[in-house]
Amino acid sequence: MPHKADRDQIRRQNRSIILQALRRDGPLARIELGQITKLSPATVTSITGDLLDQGLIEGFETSEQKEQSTRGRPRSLLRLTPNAAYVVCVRLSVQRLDLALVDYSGQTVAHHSAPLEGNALTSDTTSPRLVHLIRELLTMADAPSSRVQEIGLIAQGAVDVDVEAGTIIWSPAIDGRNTQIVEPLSAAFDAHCTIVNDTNMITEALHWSDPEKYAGTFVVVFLDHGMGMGLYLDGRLFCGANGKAAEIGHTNHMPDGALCQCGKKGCFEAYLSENALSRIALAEPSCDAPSLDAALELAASGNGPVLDGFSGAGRVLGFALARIIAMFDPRRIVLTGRSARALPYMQEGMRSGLEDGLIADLSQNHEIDVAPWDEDYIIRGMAAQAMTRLDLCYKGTAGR
Amino acid sequence: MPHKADRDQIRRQNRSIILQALRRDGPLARIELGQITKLSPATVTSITGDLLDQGLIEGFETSEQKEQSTRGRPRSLLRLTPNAAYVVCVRLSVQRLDLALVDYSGQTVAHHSAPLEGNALTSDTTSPRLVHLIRELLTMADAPSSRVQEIGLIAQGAVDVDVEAGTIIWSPAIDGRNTQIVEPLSAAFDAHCTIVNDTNMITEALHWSDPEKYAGTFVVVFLDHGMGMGLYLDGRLFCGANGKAAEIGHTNHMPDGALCQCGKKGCFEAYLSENALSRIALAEPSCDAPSLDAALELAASGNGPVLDGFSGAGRVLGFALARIIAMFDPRRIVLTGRSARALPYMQEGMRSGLEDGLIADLSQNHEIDVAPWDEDYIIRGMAAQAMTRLDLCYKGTAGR
DNA sequence: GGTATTTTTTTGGACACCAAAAAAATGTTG
DNA sequence: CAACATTTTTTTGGTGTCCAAAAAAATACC
Repeated sequence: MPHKADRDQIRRQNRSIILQALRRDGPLARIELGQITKLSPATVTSITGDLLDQGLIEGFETSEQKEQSTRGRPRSLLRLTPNAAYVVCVRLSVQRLDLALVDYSGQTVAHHSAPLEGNALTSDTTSPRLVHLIRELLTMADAPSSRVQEIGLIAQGAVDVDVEAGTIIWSPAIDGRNTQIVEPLSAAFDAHCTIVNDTNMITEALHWSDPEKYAGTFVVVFLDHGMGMGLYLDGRLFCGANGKAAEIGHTNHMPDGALCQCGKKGCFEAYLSENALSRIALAEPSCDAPSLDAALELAASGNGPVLDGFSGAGRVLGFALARIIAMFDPRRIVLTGRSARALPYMQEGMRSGLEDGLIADLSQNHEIDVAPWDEDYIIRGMAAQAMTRLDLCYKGTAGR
Repeated sequence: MPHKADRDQIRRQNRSIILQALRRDGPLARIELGQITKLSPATVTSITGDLLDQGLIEGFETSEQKEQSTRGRPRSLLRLTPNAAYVVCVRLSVQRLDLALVDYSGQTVAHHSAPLEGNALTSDTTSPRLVHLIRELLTMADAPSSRVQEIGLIAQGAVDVDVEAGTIIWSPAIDGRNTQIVEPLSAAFDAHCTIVNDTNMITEALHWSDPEKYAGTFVVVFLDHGMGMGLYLDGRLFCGANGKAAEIGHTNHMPDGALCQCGKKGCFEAYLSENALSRIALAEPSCDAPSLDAALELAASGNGPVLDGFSGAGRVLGFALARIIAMFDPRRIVLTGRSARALPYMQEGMRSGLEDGLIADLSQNHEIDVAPWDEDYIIRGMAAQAMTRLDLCYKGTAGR
């Protein structure tokens, strides 16, 4: 049974809609906000008045504005106050540590990126090091640390995470186990801190980048070192009861099949990880250093055995997509990630796998397409998600 | 971006909550409604006043009530007016046609059940026949046909349905193709008519029967003639972009595996349908008429080859469950259906399949349990879903 | 019959929405 | 340059919803 509704909910939701419109479509006049949100001008004035009082938005003037002026009272543009709040994105991958500071208007105002040398981090030093780096970032951007509202930690690579406890159980980048991370960061900045999943952030970013196209129910399949999946179901990100949904790489494709790095047999990743795809190059006996690039070059040159290898991998991918379509019935499946380059050579195999793995009844009403891969997707998705969470923190009018 | 919120939404939602409380917990006094819904007494009086005016609820008196009376103003109970609206459930399976008429209070007030003899229905006669049977049902229950608000059609068996067009493309029970069904029924009774999925209704019924236990994210696996699945994700039924999500029976377990009735190779159903389980009995050479009962009897008597057969089927089921857990990360998986009787003999195989198919990281935080199977689940689920839809039809106070 | 107790209704206030009127700020024109 | 036209923003007034508190209603107890 849903919860009872009250007045505050209305205001909170309408307020959030206005903030989102401003974040998405830049500076806007009140009349435009009214048109976008369908709220009456009176209501827009009332809500933006509150937001101005709270310092979350501010007036904004451009020179362009005056040039193309028409008769009538000129519009007064509003925008999000950039320094009203900040979101920190931390990405910890196997050999790199990236940080980005995103302001309330959605701009990245500072970032830091450095290679991680072996054993640079241990269980004890990780969180102090992150606190230090975040403080440096804040200094660079001249942002007071009290304004940090959200910290998102993206742990990439073969990482074992305990979302509940907020710890990294194991990561190749950290020497040691059970690294406390959420609690120390949260305490240092008095901010909401979460460990998030990279594929989920890509999914969120796609939705944010084009809410028309990436709407309703769609699935993202991420081919990189490993194989990941992100689920956007009925208009929202789906994470499962314990935040561990959308595992596909280590689900079984073939009982007693090829040995996977995880120790089990027949996982999809055993056929579709970057390593697995690289090994296709070995089909050409003269190949001495297998890599995905080597394999792609051989395929481009028309090497038969290598093309057969990609076709076989494509067939496995086809079975994976068939499974996804049957389970989720998405409007769209998006393939992306660094290994998506190999897809052109996998098309035919993919089709055969889809044909053999998918019941005819379901083989239409969905599109499969490839999104160009951009590393920044992850940070953009994280920021968008965190900002949306902020927008819903409504503190009545009593706080004035 | 979510839609703007307005005042009517508040009333609609609170009204709906009160109606649901009354439907779930029988006759209730206003003060009890206030406690359940957390609405103030004043608001409860206001909303129930509207509902009384509209005839959707009515006062109710019992003799019990007076016996255990205490000091103070006595409670005056309210209940849903049984004849305020009706929902019709039609279930068309291979050899039977069942109809049930459910009143606004959730009681089944009339039903009809008859075997379907061969070729009894054709594309042209199906909908007139259904209209006729529904009218008979209404006469039996002395219900005016204008009060029929929702008609739900459950097409069971190997049926091919076009939900968009509201037609049954093909069904073993109907002689002919592309049977128009939603439009004629909808027109005949001026009611909302939908084709629904049986497994989805079981899922809805489980949630309705115990909203505490079956809440949030859970998955129902239905073992019957075939194999079905129902998904309740983040507190609501998930149907996919085209209403065809949750297919599991005809997803691939083993590339180039056992031949399935659908014509493809290696579907789960090829190993787990009632037919497939029945054939386990053939492991005992003396068996002449294979059936699930025969197989279960042989298993009960400790027949080794038959027990091995069930163990093998259990292993396949284990792989299916591993896949479900990885994809959806549910809090609970519920196994039910007529073939659930065979589960005791499949336990060990199931465990081995889960172990080999599920990455260790995910092998906790979920419960797998068996729900007793009751045919009525389907109708109860349908009625609950339809009633909830009705509760949200709020027609302001202007209609008075 | 008066008092205590419990439930229900009424009253009055706060607040969010909207439509319509008013005000503000500019361009256009005679 | 003042009056008018136009567009945006704010204010006003009204409706509807919620709630807290007071009042009313209906019963049991003494």
